[in-house]
Amino acid sequence: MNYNKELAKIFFSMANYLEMDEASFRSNAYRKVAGVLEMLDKDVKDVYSKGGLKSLEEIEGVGKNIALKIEEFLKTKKVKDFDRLKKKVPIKLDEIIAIEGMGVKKAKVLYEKLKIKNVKDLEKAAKKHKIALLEGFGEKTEKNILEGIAFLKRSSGRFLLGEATFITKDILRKLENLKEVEKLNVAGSFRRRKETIGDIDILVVSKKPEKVMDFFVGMDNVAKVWGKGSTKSSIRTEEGIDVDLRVVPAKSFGSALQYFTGSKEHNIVTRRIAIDKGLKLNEYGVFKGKKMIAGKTEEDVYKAIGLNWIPPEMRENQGEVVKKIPKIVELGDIKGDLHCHSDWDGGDNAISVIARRAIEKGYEYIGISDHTQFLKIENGLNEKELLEQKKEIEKLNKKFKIKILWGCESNILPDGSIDISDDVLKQMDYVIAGVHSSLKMKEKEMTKRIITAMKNPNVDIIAHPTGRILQKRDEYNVDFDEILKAAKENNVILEINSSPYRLDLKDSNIKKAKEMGVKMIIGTDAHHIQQLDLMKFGVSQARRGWAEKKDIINTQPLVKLLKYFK
DNA sequence: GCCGTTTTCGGCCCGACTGTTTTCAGTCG
Repeated sequence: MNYNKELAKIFFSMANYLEMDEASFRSNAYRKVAGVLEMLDKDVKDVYSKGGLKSLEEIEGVGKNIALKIEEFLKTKKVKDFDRLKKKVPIKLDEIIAIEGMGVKKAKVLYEKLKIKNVKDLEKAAKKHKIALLEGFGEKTEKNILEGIAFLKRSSGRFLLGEATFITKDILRKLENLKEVEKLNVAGSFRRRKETIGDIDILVVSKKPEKVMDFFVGMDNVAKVWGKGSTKSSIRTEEGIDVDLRVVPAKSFGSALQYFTGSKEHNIVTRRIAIDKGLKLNEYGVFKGKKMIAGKTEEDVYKAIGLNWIPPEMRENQGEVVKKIPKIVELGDIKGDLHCHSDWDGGDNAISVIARRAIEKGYEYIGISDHTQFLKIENGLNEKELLEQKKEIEKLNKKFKIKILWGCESNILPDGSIDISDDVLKQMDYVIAGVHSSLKMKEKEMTKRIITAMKNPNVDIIAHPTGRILQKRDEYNVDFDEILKAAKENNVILEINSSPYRLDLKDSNIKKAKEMGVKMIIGTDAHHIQQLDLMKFGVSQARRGWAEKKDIINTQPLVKLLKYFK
């Protein structure tokens, strides 16, 4: 069990129940500690077993009381106070407040007046027009509830960053071409490059806001207009994603961008820093009394409160405002891609085509890493075919001015062995190994399986190390700390897979790997030359994990790169 | 319920919008 996650869920929920009775500061304390636990890079179970209650209290936001509740949960898998709260108001609160516009106060009233316990009850009552009759509610609220439920049914409510990218780029391009738009930037979780995003926030500066808004709500892919004003308009696109457009004053563009980029937690901390310095920070600027002292650019805003500008990917209140922040890796640092599939294993393009595209991208090297024989469904290559491929690559290397490396994406079999003989593996420039079968193993076995593969002297890189597929498949059951240790001991590189469906390693694991001194590589897993462009997703993921150029080996020139391979 | 080079008590981020009211509570970001 992931105790951090389970406890975070319980404390979030407790915060919501407590908020019903206006115990807001207490509620906020629970909410805060839930957020801390969710992001914590240590296991509370380990913290407790090493230092007991005292150590738990060293965790931010954990005091005597909450430490006791953590202890209780570790021992009994229960938190009695939570059960008591649920018993008092026996409703599916989390489910109800997931609906846009519904909060705990409304949920409480609906339970007390109409005995509404879950979304099903809520939908029924709304359809019978029982809700509009209640004091404090009305026709509009009832309609919004039904629409909110319909939306939740249609989607999980969040979109993958990769899915949202095309739509966002399209809208930005359209707005950019509008002569009334002076300045323009995307904000929100999209700008922070979170793996999933809730909606898209766009800020513009314009002297003619009405014209911009008219254009915005009239775009050809608008399915629904939520609202249109002179400072803010909201639409839903045909793809089902909500987009907010805000017009802000030029002198406040930087502070608005800072504010709407978030994250919420980052903003809370930056605002507190402002207060400590006798200043006030909001979306309009930084103020000393009534006097505005910054706001035009983000750099000015951060400087005014005594901070250096912070890359958006790092704005998650993970220490970025208190620690000295490193210079994180950039897309321009990348010198090559070593996770590419050619038409040898059923990919779309010949090696020569891939090489040409890599040259266009300005790469110094490109690695071909086709699947190997165990993966029949992907046309995996056997030893004989790999050796033929070697000859082909040698030929092409004489023709092309880019270095083509000969690798493979081999399979880690359930016992940890590789599906290609060591004799062939050791001839290759590099070897990627990944788990592609028997995904449901127990944690101990899966961890042992991967570590066994890492100990193979021919294995250089572990592909998509935790195996997750976003919104579809959880990570394998694996002890990631053990994987890190083994990676360090055996000089094995962990991949950051750039596929927007994977983004594996995730940000927090990248941060851990970096702290352990484990090297990483960013690969696209491209099956088509267009997918070589996915590199930017892997890079932003690496940035969210604070990775520097030196942590990512495919930022290194060829000679240095080869030294990392065993 | 947590936290503390001003505090072990008295604070806890802040503004806008929505839908409901007729001055505001609830929700959101």
